[in-house]
Amino acid sequence: MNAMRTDDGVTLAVSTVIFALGERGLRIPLVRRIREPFDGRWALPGGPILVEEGLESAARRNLLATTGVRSTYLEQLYCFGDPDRSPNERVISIVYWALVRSDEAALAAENENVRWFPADDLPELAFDHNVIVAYALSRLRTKMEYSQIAHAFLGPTFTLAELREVYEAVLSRPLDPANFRRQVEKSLIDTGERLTGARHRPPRLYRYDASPATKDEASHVVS
Amino acid sequence: MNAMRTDDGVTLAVSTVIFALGERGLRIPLVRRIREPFDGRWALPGGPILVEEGLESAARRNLLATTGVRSTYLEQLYCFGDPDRSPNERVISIVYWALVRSDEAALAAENENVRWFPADDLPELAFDHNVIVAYALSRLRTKMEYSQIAHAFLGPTFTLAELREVYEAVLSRPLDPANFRRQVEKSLIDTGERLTGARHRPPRLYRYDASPATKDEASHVVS
DNA sequence: ACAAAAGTGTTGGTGCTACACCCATGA
DNA sequence: TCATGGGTGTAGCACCAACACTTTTGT
Repeated sequence: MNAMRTDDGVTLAVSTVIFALGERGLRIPLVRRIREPFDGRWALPGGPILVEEGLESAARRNLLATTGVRSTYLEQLYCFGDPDRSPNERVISIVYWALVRSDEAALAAENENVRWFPADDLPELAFDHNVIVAYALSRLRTKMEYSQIAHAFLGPTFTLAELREVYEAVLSRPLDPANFRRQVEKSLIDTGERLTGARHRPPRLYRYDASPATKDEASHVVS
Repeated sequence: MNAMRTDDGVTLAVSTVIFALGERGLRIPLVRRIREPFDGRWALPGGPILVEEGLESAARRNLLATTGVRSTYLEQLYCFGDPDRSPNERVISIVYWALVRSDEAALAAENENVRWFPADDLPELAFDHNVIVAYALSRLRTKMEYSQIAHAFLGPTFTLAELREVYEAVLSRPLDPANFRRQVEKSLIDTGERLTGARHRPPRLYRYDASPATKDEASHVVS
């Protein structure tokens, strides 16, 4: 939570909750703090806002530094500014959340100071970061149900089973394959290709339909 | 947009989009700027964040100063921090939105520097405030459809027609009274009383059911 | 042939829209 | 008794969950 300090002792920072989908469910990278307060504790990746830099750009720097990923889904979550959320100083954090593909995120880049944790089983984090992650999780799950963000966890083409597994992992409940197909099929484009190799009927490969009709909202184009 | 300046020339402020419902639809109070930049232009009410004050508290101060209203629905909208949104300085604004009852809001308190405008017909505002209001409007309309915020425009008891008129004004389309009743009736409590005086069958008076089952979300309890 | 997953069909329920209709009051 | 909104009933349609069933591959 290194960041600029203001005249009045107010510190401003950007933090980012980064979600990836591994074999064992949703995972989040955290960084170890190397100074007080909360020295040694795990915390959300974050940093200062540079003077000529947008808030989202700052979040993208976090993302790149932590995962090596440059471009993915990124959205502002909330601005946390409770006077008591950090001891001995006033910190206001603008928090973003991001979705990355696990193959893109350099999971191997784990080290002493960066580690990936299961999203629903975190240690006690620095500051109010447990609350922040819980909020990000609820937003992810809510948004999953009415938008197309699941695609951000997948490559350019994917099978319906892969897409369904994303939903099942995030919502942590099984979905009926037949009904799931009918729900999402109209917002997908059939590439014509199939994924062969498995010992069953080869599934079609789809890609996301980015046409305006099916497009996400969240486009008030600001910040 | 008077606010604290940071070491690096970054200014931090809270602004608030305040909605009231008058006879002629949704209205928003704006304040006239009395210095550069945008001297003379209308802008959202806003101000600095005091050192020992939460963000929401700062927004409540805006609200109180502009409308005289102390307690109502208030929620964070977004944090706007584009580097170019203000000329010659970097301003980061945490924006809240509020709903007030028109009878509570001291509409009479209009003066040279505070005036109420129709929400869908604003003049050209200072900074990016037109964009901010548009975003607040879309959030209000969206949230109207899945939550109970409409009650914030009404007193403790109200008829179904009054509640429906709120929806119609905000969504700016007529709603079927019969179907509207069935939609909202289960989340209301019949007070047993009726509103007499009109020259037709006296309608029941309801009040909002604040029980957990029907309660709003948005309760991640943060600031 | 068989296992496994892809993909289709069908049925019952639920909720919403449109609209017809009756009810209670003041003038 | 009439105008006005309050309030109820209902038919049609869309959507969705559940689940039976058929199809196509690799082994």
